[in-house]
Amino acid sequence: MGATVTSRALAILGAFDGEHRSLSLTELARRAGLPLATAHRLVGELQRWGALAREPNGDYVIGRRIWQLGLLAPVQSGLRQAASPFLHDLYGTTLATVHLAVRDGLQVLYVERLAGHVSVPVVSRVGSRLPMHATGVGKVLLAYAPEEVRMEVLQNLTRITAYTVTQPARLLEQLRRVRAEGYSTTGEEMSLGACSVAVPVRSGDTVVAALGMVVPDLRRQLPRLVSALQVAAHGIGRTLTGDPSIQWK
Amino acid sequence: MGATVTSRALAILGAFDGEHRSLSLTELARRAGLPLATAHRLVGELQRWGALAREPNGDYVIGRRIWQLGLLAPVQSGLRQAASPFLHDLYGTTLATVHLAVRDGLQVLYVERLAGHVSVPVVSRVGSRLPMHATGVGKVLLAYAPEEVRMEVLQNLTRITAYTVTQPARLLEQLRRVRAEGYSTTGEEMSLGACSVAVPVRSGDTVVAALGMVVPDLRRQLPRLVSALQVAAHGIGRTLTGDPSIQWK
DNA sequence: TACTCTTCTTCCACTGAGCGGAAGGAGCAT
DNA sequence: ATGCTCCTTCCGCTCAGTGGAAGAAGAGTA
Repeated sequence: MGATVTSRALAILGAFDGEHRSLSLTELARRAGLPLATAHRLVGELQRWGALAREPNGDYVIGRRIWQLGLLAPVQSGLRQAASPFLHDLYGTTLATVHLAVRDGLQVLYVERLAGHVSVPVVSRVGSRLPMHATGVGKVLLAYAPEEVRMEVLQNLTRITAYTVTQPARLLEQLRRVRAEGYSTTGEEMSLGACSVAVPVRSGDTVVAALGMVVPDLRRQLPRLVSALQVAAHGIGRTLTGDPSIQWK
Repeated sequence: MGATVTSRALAILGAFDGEHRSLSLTELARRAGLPLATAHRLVGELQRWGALAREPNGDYVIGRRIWQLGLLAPVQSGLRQAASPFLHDLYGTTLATVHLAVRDGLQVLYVERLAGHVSVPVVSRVGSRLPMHATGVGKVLLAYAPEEVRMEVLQNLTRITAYTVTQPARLLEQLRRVRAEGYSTTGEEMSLGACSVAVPVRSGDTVVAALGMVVPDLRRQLPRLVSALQVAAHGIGRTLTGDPSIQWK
């Protein structure tokens, strides 16, 4: 066990996630896999610095300092800001839930989201991750990902709904079409009752993000949605070009 | 020098700020006050975990993982979300730059901001900190802060513009009036050409945040602005009550 | 009030993880 | 070639971090 001090401190931070926004010391220690006394000391240091804070009841939560740091991340400052006005336009003209996502390792990371009022079950949240093979934005990012990433994702196509694509050959064929046609679609592959379209966002000639939307049904309006998405994606891309702070991987 | 390993890792993260979003290893080491070799090793660990990332040119930036963690902070999840619709309303009716801020130690921390089109010099940014004695939201937060905080702030009233209040007695008198009248004002105390009004946001009977706006001139419309602010602040407070994730210090 | 169970905090002697000076690249300008 | 700056790796010494254990502080329960 190569347990460096830093990795332990990070393990503590890593114990927090969307379902665990506040944790008692004991839970924290257990989730981080650390002895109680060790966790106690590290947590104290993290708190003193402002990385963690305590709620009135004594539980620990992520502190303001981490929040401030997060605002400095390129994901936040570059991509999001460039995209924000286009997402609003897109939402204005289509009234659908709009998503901006990047690839992070083998998953899709949602960077921005505008939620629509239409009652479509949407699972994503800003800052959350989902598998690549079952989402519109995921398929786009996968289509343009390095070969090795694509191969690794294909190894493990977990079924989520009855419509999730789990056969590597079929997914590969779909990805080929994404590259050929410039957009991807899904039909209830992540959650029943939700379909999606997505297009790549390019900075120069690299795909840096994917822009997508979720709607109850695609059939009727697909061409309209695709072109609206492409206009927005192109706009974002133009804003980004020249801003070197958006990196791919 | 009590240099724990964790504090060194945190010093590295702390080297980033609004003016230094990307740093070379050498700069990072210097700003964190660490020997190069030490910084190198720590930075490597932080990067492996996702707390830092490298730009194409090799410089380090805050990583996605920190950004994700930041989204879990109570500042972000509770207060901001509760306030968001009210801030938009407020902006819609007044067209002024609107601010939501909390106290963090002896400073004001800006949690949310809607920038107006009016040409008023505004120094705040989301995630940035400013001194309490020279801003509208700061005076509100100071007025309702624990006695000891108030005393410590009074020790050190740095002059920023010619209009900054630097006499403890005068500021104390102003704070008394804030508590009596329920709002604070500033006139070019932080930057010339900018005035501000602010009101407290209460959850139950504790003041958890301050809501303010910046305008070129206050005279004419003060009562209208104050009442708009109070309506919004009240709305935010009502949304917050029952959400225990907003703590006061 | 006394007992029990859980969670948090403090202590301290042992030891191996982290330290950092120094040497070795890598890149670039002159 | 030479000098410069910045990045990466190495390795033996040592002191910071470790974690078991004991004590404190609550919160039920009887």
